[in-house]
Amino acid sequence: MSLSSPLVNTAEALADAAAPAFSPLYQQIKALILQGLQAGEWKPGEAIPSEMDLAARFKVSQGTVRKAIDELAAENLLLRRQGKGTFVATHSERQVRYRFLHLQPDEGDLQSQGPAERQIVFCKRLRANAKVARALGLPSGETVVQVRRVLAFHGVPTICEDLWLPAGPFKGLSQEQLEAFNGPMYALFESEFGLRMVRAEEKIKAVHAEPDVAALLQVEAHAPLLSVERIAFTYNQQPMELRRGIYRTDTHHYRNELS
Amino acid sequence: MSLSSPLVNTAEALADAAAPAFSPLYQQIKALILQGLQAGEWKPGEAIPSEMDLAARFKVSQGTVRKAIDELAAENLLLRRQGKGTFVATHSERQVRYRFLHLQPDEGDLQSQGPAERQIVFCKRLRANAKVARALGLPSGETVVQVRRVLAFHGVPTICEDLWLPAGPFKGLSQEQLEAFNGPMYALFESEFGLRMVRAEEKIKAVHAEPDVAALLQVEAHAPLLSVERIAFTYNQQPMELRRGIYRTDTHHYRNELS
DNA sequence: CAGTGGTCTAGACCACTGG
DNA sequence: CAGTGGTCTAGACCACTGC
Repeated sequence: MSLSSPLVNTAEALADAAAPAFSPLYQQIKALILQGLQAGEWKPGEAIPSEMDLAARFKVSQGTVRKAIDELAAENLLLRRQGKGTFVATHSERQVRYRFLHLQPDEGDLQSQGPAERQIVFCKRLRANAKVARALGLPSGETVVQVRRVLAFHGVPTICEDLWLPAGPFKGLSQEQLEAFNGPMYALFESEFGLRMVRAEEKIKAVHAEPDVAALLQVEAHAPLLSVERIAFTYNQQPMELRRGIYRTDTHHYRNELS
Repeated sequence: MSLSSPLVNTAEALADAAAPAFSPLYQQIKALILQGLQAGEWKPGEAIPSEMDLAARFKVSQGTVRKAIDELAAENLLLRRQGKGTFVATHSERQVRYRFLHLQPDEGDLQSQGPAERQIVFCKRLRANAKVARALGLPSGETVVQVRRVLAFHGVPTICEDLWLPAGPFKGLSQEQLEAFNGPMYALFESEFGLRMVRAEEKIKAVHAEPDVAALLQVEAHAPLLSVERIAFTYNQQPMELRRGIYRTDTHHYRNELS
């Protein structure tokens, strides 16, 4: 990464361009760091240069770098550790294992329970239908990977999920690989495909169990279930996964925090 | 508000006390501002003193006050407006009208549609059962107000909510008052009872419609519906409302943002 | 134009980590 | 002990608002 264009902030410089609005220096620094993250200059789990180093590199004060990093840390892209450094966030850490899974047992919490038992039902290539293509920003008919899996807690199947992934970036993804990997699926995406999910949107509905899913979750045919449709984004707001989860909520619930 | 105790930060001072850990100055300032908010020194919608004024009052630099206010603004307790001042957040603003309501039409969004049609089914006093008492942190059997209301969009009843409120803080709340008030219910709580909801936790499940609710929402007896159970907190993490909403999700969905 | 919040700097010192 | 992030200060200047 290099300074392709000088960092400017003066009224004269801004007046030259059309209407680039006012952009604080620290936002420009933030964008530069973001570029480094996208380009893979620093990999998930690794440390980025110290604030002093970055300040020297970008020719700004440490405080300006600090403010840029502050925002990236608030967005969970970076992780600050006092006395050690600033690290690229990753889904591999035990601590954030269930950051994207909001299902909780009605009593207790997921962390204290053992890890979920996972079973891959299938993993296959197919052509994206209109809905999947639109969600992933692909041309209709493009090849996608569809994965179906079931998660169980204490032997009780609780979640049935379908994932649709663009076949290009996920070249080589196989059922064996999914079954062999020990850890969060998003951690596998990071280590095997260099794809880090940074944000997601979920749409939740109450639905009736469809026959095949009802069988997998061992519930009666018309049981009420939670449908959780997720679009996950990688850097640059690029959609990289469509996921539809069906959750049993007789012993669990979807938690959410409002503020 | 006054400085009842001096702001300290030195190693010697900390060593004196038992084990108060290290508390940055700006956290102490934040706590002091929070006290002012709780005490009602500045009311929702009003401006708090300028950063310079607060810095002078607390005998710290403007930057320290700034960092304290930054965090309070990030928590949606304060609202900064450049060139104007810093204001106590309120639920009355058009902009945050649906901050706590995550239901969205599958096409379009709530903001662009007109306001919901509201109907109060009842508003009555009764004794809290164990569950309500626990949620509100009250002794079992304490008097609470229960409100039931139905929200409709374009004439279609979509939400049926039950609210349980501690009768003490909500002394005088009546069905007429609820029906007369034009605006978000939390705005009424602010203006009439001086109670501001700052945070909430929701637990979501898929359920079957119960007969009475099914009738209100005009759905068949066993339709799958979303159950949204909310505990809302005022300052100081004090629970002040238990709410159970039943949402139709045939044309709407519950949205959530993960990061 | 004065007053507000927002940005940027430079420097000092503190708390935490690991060799 | 050196190196990291975290806090605090003082001062300059910028952008926005409203009179």
